[in-house]
Amino acid sequence: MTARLPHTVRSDARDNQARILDAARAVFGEEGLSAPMREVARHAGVGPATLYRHFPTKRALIVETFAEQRRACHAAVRDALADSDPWHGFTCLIERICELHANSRGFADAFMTAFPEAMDFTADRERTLRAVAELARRAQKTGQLRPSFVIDDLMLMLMAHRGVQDAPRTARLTASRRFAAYVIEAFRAVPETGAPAPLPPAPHLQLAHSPITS
Amino acid sequence: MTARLPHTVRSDARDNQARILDAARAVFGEEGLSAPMREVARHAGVGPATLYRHFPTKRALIVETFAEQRRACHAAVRDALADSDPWHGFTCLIERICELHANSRGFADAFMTAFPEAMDFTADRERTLRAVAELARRAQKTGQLRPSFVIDDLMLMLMAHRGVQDAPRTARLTASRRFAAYVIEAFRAVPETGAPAPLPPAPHLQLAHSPITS
DNA sequence: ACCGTAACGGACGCACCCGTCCGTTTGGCT
DNA sequence: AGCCAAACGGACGGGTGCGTCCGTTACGGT
Repeated sequence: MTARLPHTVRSDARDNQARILDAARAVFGEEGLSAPMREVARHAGVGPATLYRHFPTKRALIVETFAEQRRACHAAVRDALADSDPWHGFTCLIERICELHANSRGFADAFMTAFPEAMDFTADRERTLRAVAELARRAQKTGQLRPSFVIDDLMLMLMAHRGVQDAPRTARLTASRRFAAYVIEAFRAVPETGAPAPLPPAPHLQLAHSPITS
Repeated sequence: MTARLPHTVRSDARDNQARILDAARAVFGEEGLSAPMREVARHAGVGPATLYRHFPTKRALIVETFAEQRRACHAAVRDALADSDPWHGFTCLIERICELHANSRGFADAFMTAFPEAMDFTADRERTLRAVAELARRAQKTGQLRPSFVIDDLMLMLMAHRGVQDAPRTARLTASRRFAAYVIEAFRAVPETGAPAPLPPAPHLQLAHSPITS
């Protein structure tokens, strides 16, 4: 009696799982997290039940779908902290995060949306914020980063950047890059002008909870 | 036989219409256009049917609801064009538009969302854009506005500003003001630095169509 | 005070989306 | 080749939101 080894995964199952993840990356990346599960299933060429067997809930699918983008985010943070020029690291980090968000609307949604349980993305966000806070301190010391910059300003700009993603597909990447460039210009310290410090930002810019009810 | 004059409007109907508009301003202003019609009805203390008799569709209600904000927008444009200092007019216009959008999430949605038929808001937006284009030419001549500024940059920033509105209710206004201040800093011409011109923006930043299907 | 008609609102139909059930198919081991 | 369990997917239930129908209410003119 050969005990059934649960380690053997049927090939079609494995295949479908891969196709589902590809489809999810495509669909969520293009339409954001509001895209229906059915469309992911259709795009993957499977039934809804199959999708739900592999990923018990929409949130679970989302978390798995963007694992790679999460790693890319970590790498960006690591590189930025390792950069010998704080301001250069700071601006590169902003550009890389914006590009990550622009390349996948779904990842931008997941990253910026506080959904209560799946703290994977929340952890990434916190990590990024802490890294930027550290970078900011250094870049302010070199005089290249505006002294009035506070960490909440990054949240502010990332939320704003999410609004840019509502641009039509063809314009998104260009718009995102232009926006990132303007953000960097806004954060750069002005030479000598007594530029009036902008109003204080929202203290502790906490996000609203996820629209993903399910 | 006194022919029924359809000009006489029953007092309760008139009352309800006013209450519905108030409710719509409150609900849509707070939750955006995604708020259900039922909630507007509940907030107004009427049944759904009553609401739909006064405004045959959600879009019709929206258009009527934000008539005042539209007027305020026109006034801001007019004042900006009349300002003798183009840069001052330009920055004030940005601040006023942002404040209008921050004070009513629904108006921001309606203003920025291209919904195909109700071109009321589209017209406002075009008008605003043309005004800014004119202001921009003047402000660039005075050297205060960055020469690389193009009109699509305003659309870009207004789209971004809409993302800021996803902040929690208490932080929205502060965040909006901070954002507007940063935008102005970003648009301001730098004294002498050969600041690398940001990448070209999305040509003809046309909006995606409205999520208000109904 | 009475009555006709306009206005009201609860209940309904329709469409969409999330997640589940169960009868059917199929991979892979013997 | 045959078998069995694992995987599949069409169909279903539950929930929500838009817009409509029709029996009931109440305004306001006589």
